[in-house]
Amino acid sequence: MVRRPAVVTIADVAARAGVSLSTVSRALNGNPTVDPALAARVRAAAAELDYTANPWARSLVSGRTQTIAVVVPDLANPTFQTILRGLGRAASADDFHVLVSDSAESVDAERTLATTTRRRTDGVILCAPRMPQPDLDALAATLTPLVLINRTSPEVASVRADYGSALRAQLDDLHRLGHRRIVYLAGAPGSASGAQRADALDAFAAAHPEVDLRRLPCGVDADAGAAAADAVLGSGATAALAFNDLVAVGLLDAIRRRGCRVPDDLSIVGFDDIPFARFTTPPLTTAAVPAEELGRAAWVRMRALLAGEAPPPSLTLVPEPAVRDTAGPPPS
Amino acid sequence: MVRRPAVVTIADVAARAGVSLSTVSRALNGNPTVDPALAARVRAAAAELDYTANPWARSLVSGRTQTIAVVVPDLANPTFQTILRGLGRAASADDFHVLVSDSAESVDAERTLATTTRRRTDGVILCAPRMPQPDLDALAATLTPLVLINRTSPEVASVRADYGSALRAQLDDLHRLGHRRIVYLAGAPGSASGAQRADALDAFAAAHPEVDLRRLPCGVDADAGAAAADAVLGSGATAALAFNDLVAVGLLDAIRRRGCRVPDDLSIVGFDDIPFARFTTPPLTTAAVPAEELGRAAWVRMRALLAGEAPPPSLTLVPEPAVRDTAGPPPS
DNA sequence: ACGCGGGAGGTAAGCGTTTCCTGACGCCGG
DNA sequence: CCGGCGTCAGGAAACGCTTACCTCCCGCGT
Repeated sequence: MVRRPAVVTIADVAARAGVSLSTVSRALNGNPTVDPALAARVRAAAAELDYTANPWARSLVSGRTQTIAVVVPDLANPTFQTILRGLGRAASADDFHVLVSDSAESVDAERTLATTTRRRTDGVILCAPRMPQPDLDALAATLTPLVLINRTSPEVASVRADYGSALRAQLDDLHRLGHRRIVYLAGAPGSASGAQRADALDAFAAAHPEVDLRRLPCGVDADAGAAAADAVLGSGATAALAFNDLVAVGLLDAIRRRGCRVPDDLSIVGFDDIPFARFTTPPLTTAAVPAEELGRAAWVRMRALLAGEAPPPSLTLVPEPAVRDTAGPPPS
Repeated sequence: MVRRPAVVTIADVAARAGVSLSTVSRALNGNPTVDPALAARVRAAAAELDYTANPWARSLVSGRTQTIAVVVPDLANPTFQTILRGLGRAASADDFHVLVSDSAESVDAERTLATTTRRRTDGVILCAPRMPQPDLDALAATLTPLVLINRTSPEVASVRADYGSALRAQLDDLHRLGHRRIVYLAGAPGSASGAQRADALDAFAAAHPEVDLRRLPCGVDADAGAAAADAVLGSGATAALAFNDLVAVGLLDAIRRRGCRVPDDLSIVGFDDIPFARFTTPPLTTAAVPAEELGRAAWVRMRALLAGEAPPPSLTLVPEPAVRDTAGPPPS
């Protein structure tokens, strides 16, 4: 209308091949009702003209975009980065594109981003750790296809890590090592994985009344971990379980700066196994959340949904312990 | 055609507001020729129906998508993650969406991804550190609007960090500290920032013939840094300059495992200032590449280009030294 | 009182595809 | 030898929107 770009359309290909528009479309889409020789001629013409179908026109009529939306809380978090990477590479292998949005940890943004990006894609993969369950359920009802990461909702495909049982294993390990005063650095309140862990904590506390198990409010990043150092030291705990590796790293650093030895004076256990967990001093004991695998699995489910198939059942991966050197017996 | 989704179209809004399609379109697009009262009625109708314009139809006619493509070599690299984050948040603030592609460090993939994603977006922001300059120039000629990150090409908007002068500063610092045997861990061959640094290295070598300056081939990640440890130790150098922080972290860890003290026995200097550089032992001395700022600046240029304006001039940010504890005087 | 200008809203023409429907042609069977 | 059917290609509608163009109406000036 206003713009007249020198872009080649299906009509140009049709003209060059001496056939109709519909034949070009059929030939290029591999429709078997077109004569092989003709199809070859069309393909040749398309190749000479360097033609590619206009994706918007195609989407308008077909209702497909070959694009999915991914909403994550924060692109600065190594775990989400890894999930995104696994997801992106898997989707890309299937010729799908990825529209990513960073909700900046805001539940509101998660909701609106999910809905608005859904309009321009074929489906959304949502990672919304802190959205209240009723809100999530309500949102899920309006959003399809949808794959949830680290959350579940009835009838919705999802992939998640089992934070509860991994934490349980960590607690057992610490207990076995002899720790009886343990502090847990809770992440942001309202997080779904936080709730799973609270349950695990409760169960452990019930099973081991002899253990002094405290919870300390804390954020989700390294600064929060560092800020919690004095409280951890003040609690008299012999072991600290961090909400995630970021917190653990911050705590570990702050603790060591205060002259406290890890694990001799205090054991520290992280969660996630971010790439840098190997490189702290001492190397961080943590639980390895298979984030890349989570991303891939999310894509597999989305792909099935898009194909109109029943997606594989919801996946729950239990994080493997990554035993390194920040956890040891309590000081005697 | 085949799908008949119960989705509300502009016609529904028109019917409900009792006006024509064009009036709805005009009212919703803020066209001032529509009577304010009428416009309000239309907006009310749209709101009641929860109407949003179909983005594909809109794109088809307007040629705009409100989406830009970003191509990065590897989503696992903290620097690209940070660039993406800054870019994404800035674009999002202007109501633009971001389509990301991870080229898996492949130059071929970079090229094809850039072209194919361009077709479904309004412009591409390309981060292709290893694409040969002629290829880049050729690609740039076919791709517009385009913003380059850490690369330049004639007539193309770009933002970059000045790797050369930052490296020069690092070399000077090391020299001032007294180092006379310095080893540089080169990253992947063919990288543009590598070339800038090679120049800086040459200049330094010329200016300081008394310094034994060696280059060691190396990769770009922590494993590569670790793998280079023996070669570094074997070289007799008193200081090592790493291609990036990932390499520095791997090297630092491997060196210390070998019982070598940093910086007493060997100084190590990184590059990028990834978030974890603060948390190594000892904290890593490095050069702070303002990645998030680079991402934001790239978006600002793209936005100008999309608006048909002249983009701000190409930006060259010089990384600030982040002096921490891995560099000191050479052993006496 | 009539004509004219300007502003507001309607009509319709696309945008580039896909796909349904129809028509032509050739082949086979009766 | 003719009719019917199957195959393949073309015509045209539809997808949902923006916008150029046109019409209509109102108000003003002469």
